[in-house]
Amino acid sequence: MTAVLVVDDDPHLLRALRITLQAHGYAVTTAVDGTSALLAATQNPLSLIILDLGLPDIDGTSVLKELRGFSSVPVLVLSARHGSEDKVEALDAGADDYITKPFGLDELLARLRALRRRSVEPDESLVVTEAFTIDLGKHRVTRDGEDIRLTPTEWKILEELVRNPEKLITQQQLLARVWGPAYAKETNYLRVYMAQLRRKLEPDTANPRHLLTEAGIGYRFMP
Amino acid sequence: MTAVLVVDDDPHLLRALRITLQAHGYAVTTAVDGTSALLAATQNPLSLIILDLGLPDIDGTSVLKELRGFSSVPVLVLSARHGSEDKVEALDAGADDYITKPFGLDELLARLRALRRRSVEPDESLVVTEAFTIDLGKHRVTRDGEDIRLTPTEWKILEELVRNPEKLITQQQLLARVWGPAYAKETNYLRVYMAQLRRKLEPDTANPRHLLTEAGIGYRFMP
DNA sequence: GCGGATCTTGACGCTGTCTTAACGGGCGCG
DNA sequence: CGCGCCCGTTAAGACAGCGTCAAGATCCGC
Repeated sequence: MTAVLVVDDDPHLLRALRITLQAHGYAVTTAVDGTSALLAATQNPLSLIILDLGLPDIDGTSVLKELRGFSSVPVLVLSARHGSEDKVEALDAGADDYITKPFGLDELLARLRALRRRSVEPDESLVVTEAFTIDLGKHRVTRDGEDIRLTPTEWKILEELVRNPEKLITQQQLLARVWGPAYAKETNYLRVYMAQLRRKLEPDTANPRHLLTEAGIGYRFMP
Repeated sequence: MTAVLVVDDDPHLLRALRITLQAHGYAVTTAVDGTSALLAATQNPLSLIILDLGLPDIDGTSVLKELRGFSSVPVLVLSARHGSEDKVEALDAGADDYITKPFGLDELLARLRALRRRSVEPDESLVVTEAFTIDLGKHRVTRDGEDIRLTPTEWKILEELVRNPEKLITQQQLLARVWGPAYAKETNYLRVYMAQLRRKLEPDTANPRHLLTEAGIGYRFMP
């Protein structure tokens, strides 16, 4: 079964969504403001959240950001605003989809199915190399069953690279994602941390086989 | 979380029950007749069912009998009839409790708690380590057969960690789930409580083997 | 209303992490 | 051949985060 939380302050819309969703096999919980929505998200194991941006207490985007602090549930945002800045802001805050009112129920259901399909729990996302094993779900790196301890920053860099295997990640992308967009010039950080990562992960630091440098551009992870 | 299905054809009562139950932490699904009730019971993994006997389509007792053909979910029956034959018939058909209208919400909630306590969840397993044993179902921790007393907050934290063995739980996840989403900044709490848990559970507090810290990120339980 | 348990809050020292700067080597190019 | 660019490496000081403790506030049962 799919458990979905619907957050909206309009009781009519809430009721309509409840009935429609239940008829399609969803288990529905509801909330009418941001505070109770966050509370419900902590108490219930959810599969999906439908979030209206116009809430009486907290701004919807803020709700989204706070939610992302402790949960990675797929979120579909409802909004009356068509502007592209609004969409960008919501999606950057962690939304997975965005739909504007008024909308057709058929479209909503289709989008929910798509979200559900897309969110295959990355629980068994094990990345194995001959030198070490990375468990993205459990947040662990091991070699021969032994834990390899990584600092938070080391982990974030490794995660960025490993989630895009074989793909070249530019230095600016890495810096922006790990330290924030304001640090795009601090390529020094990358040199320091890539060296630390190689020392911990690569058997032969001088000849890295998995954490590769693309001179002048960025870095690349090879499984 | 406890998922409860409420079956009643009176929309007012349905609404009142939904609000009350949700306020007490239940996830509520509803149905207005016997057919959809049985459908909902097949599609949702339920912990409890509240069933009104006076339904528009099928007789409530028949719904109960059919339900018992494929499910052993605890059922609390609502009825307007006080006669003891009615009670006997419903209980014989598989009901676990019987309450007559009108009823107090306090009583209903108390009966639900009792039902919930009585129904043994099969997936509530025992987690055993060399130092202590955790019984998630019975809500108990023991060492060498001796009870270890935990405060409510200590238990909630331990439960969150133990239900995700080996997995890293971020401080924000823990704070949100134990204290509520508004407490995401109070990492102090975690420091205090992790220390208390270790003092009670870990033989060597200085070298914890099961309750591990991931500095700057969160905590992890190792069996 | 009282007493004990539980929760909140603030302060402290310590450890590990991050930031920063400097140096050396490989490589391409003029 | 020498120069500049970029990378890897190292080390040291600044800083943040953790464990610990204890005292005050609050809750709860009797």
